[in-house]
Amino acid sequence: MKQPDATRLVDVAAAAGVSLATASRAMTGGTGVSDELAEHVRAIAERLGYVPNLHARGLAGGLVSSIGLVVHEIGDPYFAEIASGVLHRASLAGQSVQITHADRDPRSELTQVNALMMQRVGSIIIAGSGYTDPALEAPLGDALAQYRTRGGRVAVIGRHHLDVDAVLPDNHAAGVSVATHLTGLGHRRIGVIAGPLGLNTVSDRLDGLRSVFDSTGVHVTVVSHSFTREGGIDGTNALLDRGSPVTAMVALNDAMALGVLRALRQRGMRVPEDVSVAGFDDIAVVSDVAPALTTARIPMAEMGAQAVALILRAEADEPRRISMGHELIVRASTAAPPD
Amino acid sequence: MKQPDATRLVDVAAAAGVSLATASRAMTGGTGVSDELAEHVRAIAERLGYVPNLHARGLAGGLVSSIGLVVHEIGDPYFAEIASGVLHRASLAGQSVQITHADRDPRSELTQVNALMMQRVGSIIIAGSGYTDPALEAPLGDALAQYRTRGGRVAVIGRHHLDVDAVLPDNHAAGVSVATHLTGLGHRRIGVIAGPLGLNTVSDRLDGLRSVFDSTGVHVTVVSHSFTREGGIDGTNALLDRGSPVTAMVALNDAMALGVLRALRQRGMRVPEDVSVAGFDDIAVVSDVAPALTTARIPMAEMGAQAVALILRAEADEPRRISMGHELIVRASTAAPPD
DNA sequence: TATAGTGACGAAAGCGCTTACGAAAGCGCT
DNA sequence: AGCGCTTTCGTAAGCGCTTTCGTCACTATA
Repeated sequence: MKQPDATRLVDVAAAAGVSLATASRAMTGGTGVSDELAEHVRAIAERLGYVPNLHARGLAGGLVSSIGLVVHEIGDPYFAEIASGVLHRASLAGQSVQITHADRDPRSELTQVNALMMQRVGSIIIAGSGYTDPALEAPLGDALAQYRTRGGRVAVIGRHHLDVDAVLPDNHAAGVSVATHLTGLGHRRIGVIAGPLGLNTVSDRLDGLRSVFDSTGVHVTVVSHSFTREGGIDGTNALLDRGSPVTAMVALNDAMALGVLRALRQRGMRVPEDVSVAGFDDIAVVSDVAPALTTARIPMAEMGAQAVALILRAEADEPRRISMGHELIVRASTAAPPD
Repeated sequence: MKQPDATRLVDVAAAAGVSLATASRAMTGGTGVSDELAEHVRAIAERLGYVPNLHARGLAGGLVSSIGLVVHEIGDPYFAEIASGVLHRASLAGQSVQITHADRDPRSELTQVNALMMQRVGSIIIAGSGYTDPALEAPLGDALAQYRTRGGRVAVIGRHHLDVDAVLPDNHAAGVSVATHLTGLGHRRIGVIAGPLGLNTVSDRLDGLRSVFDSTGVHVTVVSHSFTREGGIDGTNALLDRGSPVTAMVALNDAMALGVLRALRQRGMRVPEDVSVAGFDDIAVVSDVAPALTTARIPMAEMGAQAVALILRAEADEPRRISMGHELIVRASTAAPPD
């Protein structure tokens, strides 16, 4: 674990005939150096192949300018796209990104945040739905508040109850769009395959759906399973085994919708002839499945980029929140109900 | 950028009534402390909510125990799954992972590796195909060699020409499997949609295919496009516009295969009735598309996990290479040729 | 000409930790 | 009791950088 060679800043300083302090100021673009001298030092550094030691910088300077990103599960396309957006935007700004994942375990988020804090990253972005119950958000909120007092920047994607910068998809409106589409087609008996009920994302989308269904006299049945393809399969089977006759099913995310399609196919039911299916998110693949999925598109990558933008903005004044729009993408999986 | 409070190791030492050195040894699990004293110190640290400062550790100790992962593009399911494998295995070992991406630009890999080295990460994993031409691998090889002399650990996924730990999918064998499957079905005119020809992954898979095709008297046409869904679409159109009549098409990865299916559909050609389609990788979604894709499964997540295992192994002796198997998954997209 | 004010720079004090190195204490042995 | 050995712990020297603080021209004001 040794680094035999490695030119240090003092080497650069010596070679440039200036003091260590001046070299440091020149490299960090600080004030107190004449422009020409700074330029000279930088040239020398370049020639010597000087690479700053981030640890030393972090130790001396406090937090270091890099971004820690906590995602639920990078294997999930939804989060992978968010991460992609973060990475792109961050690399534009020359910030490195450290990704950790909570493995779909909300409690693990706190652990990850602590780990990030211990690494003294300058910013933390948390991507993932929060709890509906504010009380459950409290521990994370406390940790983040403490972190902010130390100068850390924080942004969350998709959770409201934290008093920090946030970028929020309009899940309620997306729910309304999907529901309106379905009722407009004539569906009156609809099954909803939901994710874990305690999550914001789930309850917001569900509320959006319900606000339309209730006022249209739709008979809706809700089952809750894990927010995955398997959850979609299980949910579909549970719903149908219960004997609830539905003409349409909406899964609260596309991963589940994929499961729904699969389960329906296995049961010999045709989509959309026998039953329509709709989802949320518009992850990359749903346009290629058969039938192509109708879904409410959420701009995942853009949300990631916006989170970085929030963090990078000069002043850490009042927490700001950005609301993202959605777009209903109608494809082949939805049609008028049979008979 | 200040951290007002933050309990330091000396605080822990004081509270435990030991010296700073002893406290350090107790926390890092080093030798030279009695087990009971170490346990005592750790208890105090826990109670005080002590969080080690990674920068200080890195500065004092040289490299820090975390993993830097360079991927071509996390948006790509292939790399996302590899990353997922790395993350899982690393979190088991308590190592944090820093992900950077090369944005599909091989030259950018070197940049990323340099950035990682500047952060003094203890290990670097590079996921992505290398160049067929060893000369093009040289710069990266040099940087990595230097890094290793400083005590850094390196593993690459899917590239042979570097003298470091490597986990390699058996692309050649996978090519043979796919080709054998197709010729066994009776296909004699086959189109291949390849990715960039200079890449290992591409040439290995292509060689595997060719070794079978050549000995079976198959008439094969190869076109090369980008390794993406769009590349698959363009490749298919190019191939078909050229007027080469084929009864089967194999895309050198699933992303391209998805594009092939799409392009074929747009041209009104049925799969597999008019033309069979096969891919490589078995990314999560290809079992849900229509028709479900026949593909040579590569264990992406497992490869990521293995790379971490290589890096974590105690002794950094001779570079080791692990070869991963593949599995031909026959689904609905391949069938006997028409007439 | 004397005095305060300004900007550019250098000297040196840490940031929190790991790790030689040395001191002290316990052990078995002669 | 005295010897050398091992084990346990403390002292202190940095790791490479940022940043206060002070110094030293030099310019502006009276």
